[in-house]
Amino acid sequence: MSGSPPDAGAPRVRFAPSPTGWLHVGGARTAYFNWLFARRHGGTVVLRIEDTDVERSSAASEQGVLDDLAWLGLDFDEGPHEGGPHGPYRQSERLGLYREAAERLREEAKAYPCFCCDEELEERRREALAAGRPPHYDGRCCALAPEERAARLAAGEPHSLRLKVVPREWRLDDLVRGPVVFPEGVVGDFVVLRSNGLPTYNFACAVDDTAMGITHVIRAEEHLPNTPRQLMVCAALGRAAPRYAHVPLILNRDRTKMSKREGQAAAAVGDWRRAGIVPEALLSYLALLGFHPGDEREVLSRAELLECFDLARVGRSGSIFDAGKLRWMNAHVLHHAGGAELARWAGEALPAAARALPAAARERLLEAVRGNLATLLDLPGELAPFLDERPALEPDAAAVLAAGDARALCGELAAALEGLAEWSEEGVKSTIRTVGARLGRRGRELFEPARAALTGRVHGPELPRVAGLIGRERCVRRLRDAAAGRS
RNA sequence: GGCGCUAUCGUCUAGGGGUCCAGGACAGGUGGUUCUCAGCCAUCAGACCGGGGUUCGAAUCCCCGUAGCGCUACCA
Repeated sequence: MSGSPPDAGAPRVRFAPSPTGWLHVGGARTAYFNWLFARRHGGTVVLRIEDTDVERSSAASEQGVLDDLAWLGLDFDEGPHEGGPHGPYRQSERLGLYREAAERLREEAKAYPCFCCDEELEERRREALAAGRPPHYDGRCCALAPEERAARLAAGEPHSLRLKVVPREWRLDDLVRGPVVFPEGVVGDFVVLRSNGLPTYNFACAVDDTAMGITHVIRAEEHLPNTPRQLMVCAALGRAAPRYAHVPLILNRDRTKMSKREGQAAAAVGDWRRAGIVPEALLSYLALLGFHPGDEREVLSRAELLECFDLARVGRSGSIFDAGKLRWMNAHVLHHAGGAELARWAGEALPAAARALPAAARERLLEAVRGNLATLLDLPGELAPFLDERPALEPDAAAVLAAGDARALCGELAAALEGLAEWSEEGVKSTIRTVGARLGRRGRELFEPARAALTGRVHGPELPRVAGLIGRERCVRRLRDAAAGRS
């Protein structure tokens, strides 16, 4: 089948966020693709925290990222909190491993200490650029005489460690983009261990991916140009490189990379969470931004995605994040959700009075109003007519009640409803009709005042249903209040 | 500058040589919806970056441009 992993055996994938901010929607999609791929093929999902940038990393940020992932419902088999046989899962706790690997490269003369300082490097870079040469490291510390190198090392001179790049072309068979070739000579000797002893991204990443037995690296396209460096590290270490799948970027409206540093609006998963978007909708939107199921379904649940996700059906071009479509999808998901699900998503945002209801009643109520929800934020307002003793009268509704003999109609309705033999949606409906017929009103001029009196609003679920939910006693009281001009 | 990636309606996309005067969805227009709507239904408008090839035939394959983006750090 086309969805099977290209290699035999259960895949091991990883999601490797750096805890330097909040979880980005692009990161969420990457995490989801990894998760879908592994779960679909009976594989393992590893969470690895890439916190080698001590300046920008923070525990609070890590927690924030973890919270967002949990909110999305993406779980991991191995990670800092899950544990596992390849730990630790924070790069800051794996420093010994990197030093060990670096030391071996140095012993095998595949890497060498570099004593050049930032200023010199920067100056030479500029010169090279100005002269039209590639701004690569010129390799001067590689050419140092063994005695000089030993002496400077012995003197404790600060230095980084650079990988000696083997002159050859590097190619990879990317799972979403196909074969990609990097010609010889486009990367210079690069730093693997910084002078502060911490590994660089490309080094730590390659060391960890191989040490953790990762079989498939699914990540954003921005990492594609880094891949040859990681391939070089794997080769120098004598370890087999994983397979790679570079998924396209999520873009701003101006087609630049949706960045968390530019402070672009709503690039954070948390922003959408706070905006009342449900995880199921965000995940579906994100997955379909780049992945196509092969048929014309436009919203896919996690279960449906699990059945059809295939890296071969991930597109190759970047896509603009369309908040409008996300909102549409959110509304769609909300309109089709069950009451229990809605209650779970709403959580603390659900009004206390609704939470206090018996589960069955709460679910019936939520299912009655779901058609009017665009986001979870609409919940309190939509629920108010059913939960509050005297729901506030909105201006539109007040105008309806003030017009013509709307109040008289309310009085008639109150009397008729009070005497209704059996309180049911059907009974309410026919009673309203009967009263309407007697007064020569139907359609909107009949239902609108009733709705205004009953809910204080001019929109909402079908009126008989509303009445059923509100109950006879409150219906009659609200109609009487309206008739008497008390509401 | 170098290297890489990408290129179909405003946006997300389908399409992989003829079935495509290009299909679906969001947004937009219009109409409808034995009570309302942000709901639902119907309907309209809207695109193959350009130029060369290959071919009986190209949105689809090849080449060259162009444009956008990404990377080119002792950030990730």
